[in-house]
Amino acid sequence: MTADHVFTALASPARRELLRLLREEGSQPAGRLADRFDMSRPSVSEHLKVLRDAGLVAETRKGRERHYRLEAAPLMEIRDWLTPYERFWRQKLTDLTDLLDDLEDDDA
Amino acid sequence: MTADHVFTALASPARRELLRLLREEGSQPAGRLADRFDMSRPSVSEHLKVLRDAGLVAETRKGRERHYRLEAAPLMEIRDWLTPYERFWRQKLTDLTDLLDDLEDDDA
DNA sequence: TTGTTACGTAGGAAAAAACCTACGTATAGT
DNA sequence: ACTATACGTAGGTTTTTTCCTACGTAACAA
Repeated sequence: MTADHVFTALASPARRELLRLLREEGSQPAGRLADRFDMSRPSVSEHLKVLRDAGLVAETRKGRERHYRLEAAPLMEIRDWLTPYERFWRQKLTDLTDLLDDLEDDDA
Repeated sequence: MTADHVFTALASPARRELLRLLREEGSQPAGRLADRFDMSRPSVSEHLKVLRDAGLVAETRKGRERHYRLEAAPLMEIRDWLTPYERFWRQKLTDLTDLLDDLEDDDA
């Protein structure tokens, strides 16, 4: 739910893979997701819990199945967090452009 | 250096705080950064190592000091990683807009 | 109702992360 | 040359994370 939870959730490759599967293949029951991993089903279930706590997935019960769907909204926080850093990598490009311009001026 | 390293580095609040300090206050020697933390200096040094391995900071030796500076470039990978998810939170907004449009049509 | 399927949770082992206090090394100042 | 400062690294402890197997529960199927 907090940005901290989201960063923590994204730190695991398995959890990022879960998000990718839900994004590319749509909502799925927990078991079908678990089949894709070289890992026990309960372990995948725990990863889903971490994602749930971060608000990145939500479940809908359909009979005995639990369908998980992607909830991308919390990722906006990550995006917002990145924003003030954009200036810095852009600056690098600007510096490079300026350098090239200077070289061009020398030629002229 | 890999995206995995970057995600891992960002998972720690202490390391995100280090990045923030470098961003807002500019390059600083390791000791001055460490002073800002309620943590031993060597522990901060280890966090800096994780950031270094992720390519998020770089050091320049100045006498006996080591000045750390922010290297924002690897954050672009995070940004790129987020891109395919944008569609999903935008969809939510679109759904809401459509719903409102429908209500409007009913009125008309 | 009895068995089967789809799950989450408990409890615990193993691995990784986070922290500490020494300690070593290089530079700067006297 | 001697002392102080600014760091990183070693080695070890504690905490957290990650994974497992075993078990409990609810829903469906016969």
